Amino acid sequence: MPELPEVEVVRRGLERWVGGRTVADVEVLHPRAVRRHLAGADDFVHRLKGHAFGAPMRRGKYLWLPLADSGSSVLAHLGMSGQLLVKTQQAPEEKHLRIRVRFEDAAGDAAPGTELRFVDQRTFGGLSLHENTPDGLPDVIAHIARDPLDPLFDDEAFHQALRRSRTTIKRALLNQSLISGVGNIYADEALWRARLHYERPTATFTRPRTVQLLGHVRDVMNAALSVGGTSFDSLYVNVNGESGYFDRSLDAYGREDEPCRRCGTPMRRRPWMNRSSYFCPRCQRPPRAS
DNA sequence: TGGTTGACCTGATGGC
DNA sequence: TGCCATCAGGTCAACC
Repeated sequence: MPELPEVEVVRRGLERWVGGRTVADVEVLHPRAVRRHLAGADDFVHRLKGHAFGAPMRRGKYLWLPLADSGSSVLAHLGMSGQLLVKTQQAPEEKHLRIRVRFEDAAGDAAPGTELRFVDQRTFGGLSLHENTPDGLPDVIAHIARDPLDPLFDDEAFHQALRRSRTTIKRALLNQSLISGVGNIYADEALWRARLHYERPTATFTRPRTVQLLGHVRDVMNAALSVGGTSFDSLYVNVNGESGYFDRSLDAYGREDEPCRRCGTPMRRRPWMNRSSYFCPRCQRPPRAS
């Protein structure tokens, strides 16, 4: 599932193949793939035509392409199964192709004759168009916190937010207004590395504990990024349709009944918030009931 | 106001 | 072989 490392891999691909190119035409094949656009898909198409894409940007799991000379951006969220692919115009259509963007070819294009495709099996993701804030951020994601790989992420502010909250640590890690980019997979991986149970109350966190956890979050994300992200199936791929390899390095997620790589105890899976949490019952002791 | 829950969505899988 | 239930999970509106 696309979390921060996977989205960053896609952003880098877009930077290489799409940045600087001018939109010739847009085809919306599934109206739901255009999000939050009250004027409809036709208006979305009209507003993109003739504009050049600037350098792609990312915050957490969101990425956006600024539209030159417009003060607005095309915002993309991949949801659970979204893909942004750069394909030749002759390439066969994907079964779940939702939006196609064609470009005006120009001298210097890295990949003339190619187009950008948004493919999404479950249609949890989509593209949308928004005005930029003075910081250059699409206005609808102004509430999204910086992600832990952002040099301006404030560790101390995050620690204070944990101390103030009456919640548990995995909920906090998935709260995109506290820290962005972390999803179910990397939350479980970071908590396993930090030997923390997912139900531990955030109000009990000491500053060293928070710093240690953030270090593990960053380590696991950087490790995933270095091998192209995590792919369990064909649902996550980079812009060239290639899978990442980090699933082979996962220590917690998806390892129910397999031995913990630290102590050998069988890993457990517990239903949690309509999803699953994977943990080692020995290394990650549940908090004492208060 | 902050925390929690369920709907959205479709393909894969397993049980009968 | 076909039908049905279940599962996967990020976001956000609605609810408490």
